[in-house]
Amino acid sequence: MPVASYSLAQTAHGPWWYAWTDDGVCAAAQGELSEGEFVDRLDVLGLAEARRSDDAHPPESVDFSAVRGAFRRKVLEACSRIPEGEVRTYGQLAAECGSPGAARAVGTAMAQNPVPGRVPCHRVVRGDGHLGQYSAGGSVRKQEMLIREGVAVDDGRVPIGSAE
DNA sequence: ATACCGGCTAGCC
DNA sequence: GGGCTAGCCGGTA
Repeated sequence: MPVASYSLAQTAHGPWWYAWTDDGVCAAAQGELSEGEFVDRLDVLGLAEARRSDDAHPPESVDFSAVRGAFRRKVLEACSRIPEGEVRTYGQLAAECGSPGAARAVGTAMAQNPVPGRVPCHRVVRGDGHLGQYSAGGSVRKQEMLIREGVAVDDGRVPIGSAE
């Protein structure tokens, strides 16, 4: 495991912690966390040698190598292609990855997302339009992020194709 | 192999 | 709409 750098970067959703290596961004967390808390997380990921970098920008690429399971990596990659201002359902993502019906498995893949924010798992919602869970800050934060991106969230719900 | 788990869904009140 | 239940699937112990 190479030495990682990390910084508190300004994003469209406010300050977020990012950690990266030459292989790409490998960890992220909301900026409300203290530096110590984020570094502790890096420790858990085996990035104990991470050092603070104040000027460097995190790379564009994302490192999914720590994600267990080919299906989960595939799902996260598909998720990263969801445009800002749009949403997909867990089921749609499952179908796109060749496993229609694996909506629940997609949910667990989202929960394994090493770089929330960068891989926009907040844009994945339930089939009935309810927002669903968000492990990187809860459904409340999920809603805030979607609204900030211009998604119409009404009464904790988002418009989905058929329904409305 | 086998049992259990989780950011889900579909069907039925 | 809400609440509940039983299926569902990939992954892990």
